[in-house]
Amino acid sequence: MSRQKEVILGVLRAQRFHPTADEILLRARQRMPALALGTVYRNLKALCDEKKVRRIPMEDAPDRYDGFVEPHDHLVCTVCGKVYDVPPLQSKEALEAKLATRVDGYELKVYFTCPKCQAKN
Amino acid sequence: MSRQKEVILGVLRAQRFHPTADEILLRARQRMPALALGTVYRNLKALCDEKKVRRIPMEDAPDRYDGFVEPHDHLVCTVCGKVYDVPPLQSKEALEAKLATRVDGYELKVYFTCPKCQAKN
DNA sequence: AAAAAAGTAGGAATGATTATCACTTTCATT
DNA sequence: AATGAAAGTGATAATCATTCCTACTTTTTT
Repeated sequence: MSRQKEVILGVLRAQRFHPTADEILLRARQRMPALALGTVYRNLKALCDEKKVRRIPMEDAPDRYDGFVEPHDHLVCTVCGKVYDVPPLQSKEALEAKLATRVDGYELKVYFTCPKCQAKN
Repeated sequence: MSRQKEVILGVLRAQRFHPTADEILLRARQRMPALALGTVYRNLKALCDEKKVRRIPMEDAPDRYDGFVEPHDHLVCTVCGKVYDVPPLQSKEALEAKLATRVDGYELKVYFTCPKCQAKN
């Protein structure tokens, strides 16, 4: 594992958040100023392949990345875009039973308006 | 509703499938050769706002559009990308109960390998 | 029919992501 | 320690779905 990859993984594991590739670059550059955005993307993809990081594909915004890979789903604020973790809301087994097929996985995003954004109205 | 918009909606309602904007353009041009891709996107967005069409955001491919808007979820083949309809696997109410919050909606995609792609191995 | 509003075609622009490539770094082997 | 292969990097260019822009056309209103 290269130093760059370590730093990127370090950023993602430093706290429970869901940054974009750009935000990861910003933070990583505090420890490694020459780091390039392409390297961030390349290593994020590798880390996802190794199951050390999880990508959260966003519908109308840059994708987010998650350094915590135990099973959980995401609650997304439709106003500010912030992503919250929630316990798994589905199981592969339940889906396989309902659908009567083998299932490879699922992506569930629940949309809501977060308390902060609700308060602003 | 402009003639273009009608044609685009007609394409989506002609059969149960999940075409991309490009595929919609191709089909719509059989009836309206001068139709422009920008017009397709513009009207798809409008139709989605009017809840006459549903967008299916794809993670690593162009988005799909669905002319059938009664509640249902999607089963996506990880190999060929084909999208199948399935009955709703979640309900807003169940999610609200589990999460103890108001919920605006959800996006659930279940990934599998479709029979055709399985057969190819 | 004129004026205003809405919609369109076509092409340029945008922006996230990926590819490319010359240049390091790593590291096992002599 | 030198070497050579393999892997990784930084910088930049390319890609490609989608959106934006503008002059033009169609529709609606008065």
